[in-house]
This record gives sequence, C-alpha cells and structure tokens, in this order.
Amino acid sequence: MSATAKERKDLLLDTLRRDVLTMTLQPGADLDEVSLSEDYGLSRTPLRDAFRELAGEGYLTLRQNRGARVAEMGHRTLRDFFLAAPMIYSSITQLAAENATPAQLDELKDAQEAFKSTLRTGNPSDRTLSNNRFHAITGEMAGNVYLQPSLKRLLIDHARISMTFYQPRNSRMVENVSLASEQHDGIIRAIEDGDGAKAAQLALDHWELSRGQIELFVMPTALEAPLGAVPGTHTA
Amino acid sequence: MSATAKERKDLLLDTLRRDVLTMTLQPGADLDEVSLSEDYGLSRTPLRDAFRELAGEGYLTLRQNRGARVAEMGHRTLRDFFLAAPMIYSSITQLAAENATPAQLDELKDAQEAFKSTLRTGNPSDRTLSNNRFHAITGEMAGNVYLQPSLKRLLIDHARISMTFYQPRNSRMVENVSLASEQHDGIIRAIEDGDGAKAAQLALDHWELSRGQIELFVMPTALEAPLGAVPGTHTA
DNA sequence: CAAATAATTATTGTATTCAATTTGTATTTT
DNA sequence: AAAATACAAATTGAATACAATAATTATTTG
Repeated sequence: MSATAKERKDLLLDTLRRDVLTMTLQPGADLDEVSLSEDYGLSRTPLRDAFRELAGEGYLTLRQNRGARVAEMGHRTLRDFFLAAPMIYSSITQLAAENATPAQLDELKDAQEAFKSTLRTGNPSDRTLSNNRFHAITGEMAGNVYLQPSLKRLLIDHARISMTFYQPRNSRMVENVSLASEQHDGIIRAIEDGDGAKAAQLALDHWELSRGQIELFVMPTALEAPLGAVPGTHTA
Repeated sequence: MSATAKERKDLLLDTLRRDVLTMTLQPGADLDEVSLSEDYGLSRTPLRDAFRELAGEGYLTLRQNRGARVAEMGHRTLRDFFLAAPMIYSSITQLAAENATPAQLDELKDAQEAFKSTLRTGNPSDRTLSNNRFHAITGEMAGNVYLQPSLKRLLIDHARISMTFYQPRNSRMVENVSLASEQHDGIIRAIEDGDGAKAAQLALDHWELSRGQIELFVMPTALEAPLGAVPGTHTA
C-alpha cells in the first residue's frame, strides 16, 4: 500500500461518510468487515475502530455480534426530522452569527462558491455534499458542543433525504435551488454583520424552502385514473 | 475472571460513565489503557472499543496517539450549556409527553421514587445519578433521534456541574432540592396527561431552578475584607 | 415430506504480538 | 549553563491469531 495507515484509515472514514450521505450506501445496508479491510488495505482492528467512530457520529449503527449497517431511515425518523430541524438550524445559525471567526467566514464563503459551481455542473451528489459542507461550517461557527451532535445527525439525514427527493424535473425546482443559493448568500451576510436574529430568521426561511421541496415529493398530487378491475374480482 | 467478556465490558462502560458523571474521574483526567484493561480483565482491544463508544457519547475525548481523557469543561462549555439547556430540555419534555409509552411512564415513576430516596440518604453522587436517570428516561420517551444526542451531552455536564456546585450548606438549597423533586412529580403528571405544552413549561421551570442554584455558586457574594499590604510595597 | 435438530461454515469479538509515535532523559554543543 | 540534539522508555496504533457467536446447510425423526 502506498499511503500510511493513518491516511488509509482517514480515506476510509471520508469515503464511508460520503457514501452514506450520497446514498451510494443505502440506509440499512450491511457493511462487510473483511471485504472493506481488503479494499482499504487495513486490518480489521482499525476498520472496526472506524465503524465505532462513524456510529458515534450517527452514520452507522452497530448491533451485537451482527456487524455494522448504515443508519436506517423510516417514517418515524422523517417525522422526528421535521420536528427538530427548524429549531436546531435556526439556533445554530444564530450562534454562528454571534461567534464566527474571520477564518471561518472565509471557509463559509469558499463553501458557498463550491456550492454554486455544483449547481452548474448539476451532479446531485456533489450538490448535496457541497450544501452539506456549507451547513456543517455554520455548525463549527456556532461552536456549541451541546447542539453540534444534533446538527450533525440532522445534516446526515437532510443530505440523504435530498438525494432521494430532489431530482429537479420541472422549472419550479430549478428556481428553488437557485433561491436556496441566494439564501445562503443572505445567511453569509447576516453572519458577517454578526446579526444573530436575522441569521436565525434566514435559517428558518431556508428550512421552509427545503421543507416545501421535500413535501412536494413526499405528498405528490394524487393520480386521477380510475381503479381498474382486479382479476378474479367481480362487480356484483 | 468470573463473568463473561461482554459482561466485563459492560461493567467497564457503566463504571466509566458513572465515574465521569460523579466526577470520580475529573474532567481532563487521562485514562491508562493497560491499567484499566488489567482492572477489568480485558485486553486492550475491547477496551479501546469501549473508549470509542464513550467518546461517541461525549464522556471522553480521544486524541491522536495520545490516548483517552475525560471530556473537559471550561468556561466556554459552561456558557454553551446555559444557552442550549432550556431549549433542549423543554422540547425533549414536550415530546416525552406526546410520545411516552405506559411502560416508559412506569420506568419514570420508578426513577422518581429512586430519586426521592436518594434525597433522604443524602449521598451527592447517588442523588446526581438518580436525577440523571430521570431525565435520561424523558429523552427515551421523546424518542427523537436528532435531539437525543444533544440531550445526552447536556445530561453529562449537568451531572458534573451539579456535583461541583450542589453542596447544600444552607436551608435554601435543601428547599430547592425538594422543590426539584416536586417539579419531577409535576412533569410526570403532565406526561401522564399527554400535555406537551404543560410539560415543556414545567421543564423550563425546572431548568430555572437548577440554573439559579448553579448561579449561586458560580457567582457567590463577594468577600469584603480589605486588601493587605504586600511585603516590599510602600504606600507613597 | 415437513419440521426439528445437529453439524458445518461464516462472521464477529477478543487476545496477543509487532510496529510506530510520543515523551522523558541524557548527552553534546555552543 | 542553556539550548539543542540524540537516545531510551513508555504508550498508542495496527496486524495476526484465536475464540465465541450467529447463520446456514445437512441430517434425522415423526
């Protein structure tokens, strides 16, 4: 193997995180220790170590004597998500505005530029990842150790939900995506001005846009075709 | 070793958690892998596994090539704590009221009875742990995977802050403790009634009591003694 | 032939061994 | 004598080897 052990482990961690976020690894998917350790040139010991780390971050779940699997997403988790997201996002963004360092602000601007460029190339995975990074940076800016873990979990599932639902088929959604980008710009300005209240409000607006987008897919307009006759069923 | 490996590992996990919560292990304390593995009859592999698990829960922090240490608590974390606690506690308690199962309610009542008995025996560690358990159960009741991790981190440091500050010296504090117990009873009733709004309000009241108690110790009334002359210093 | 049970295989968990990194100490150099 | 460097001890990280648990297949029995 070319790289050092630590680098291979970091690569494994990054790749796994990426794959979970982009749904390359589907929720509930089982991860095989031996094949992964071979792929990354690691023994099982550091690999399991990585599993535990990712489980702590909410990417994976570990079950006794039954290995690691990608964290699942049911209707229950979707409901939980809708409940928690606005509260966490708005408070994180508020704290970000109140605590951001200049270096972090530069990072955020870079992330936003990267996000804009992914909007042009159009790759859904890259778009999701760059958006994810933008919000992860706001979490670092807020720097609140008690809210951070919740934000991280929200961001994981927000990315995954986006990957399943966002597939801009009509102009409405394309509009929404560029609107989201403008909202990012607004959030950056509010953070730059140290305006916590405004940042919080913009975060809520941003959430509402995202929520509406998701809702469009979770609850599409119903089909209107009549129910066909089922074979073996007779109408009186 | 008498017990099975899994049991020894679980014992290690429980003991470490307890020791962190009760400040038996002080914030920032280094944990020695070899001595701990000897103490619990485990090899270093499962021990490090346990470290990672506890790090994921916020009890420990792991640093590259520098081992595990108990999660630190600085002024920054105290500020973060005061910011995040009321929001998380109230929303968790609200969700608890809306989602608690009868079995969980029984658990909570048992935990409250245990809490009351620790008030009588007076051992600070037991009191802190039983109080911790009470609130951990409300977290399970809420069952929101996104808020749970933040609550867990809050509970860790709430326990540790309580251990450092609560040392009921005067009657005011003894009163407050029994008042806290009554608030627990009120929270139980609100959960029993499925009254989310009331539960949330009671949680805020409960937090205010706790916050005030902490404040009494963080900002005690100042000393009034005059400053003495320093040897070698002359007054004009 | 179906269900239950026993044996085999595969996978996960733990222990031991080996390697790499860090830290403390001693020595050298200016 | 102070700083810097080199060496040694200790501690952490990874790999291999071994044990235990779960899953699968084959066999037995009603």
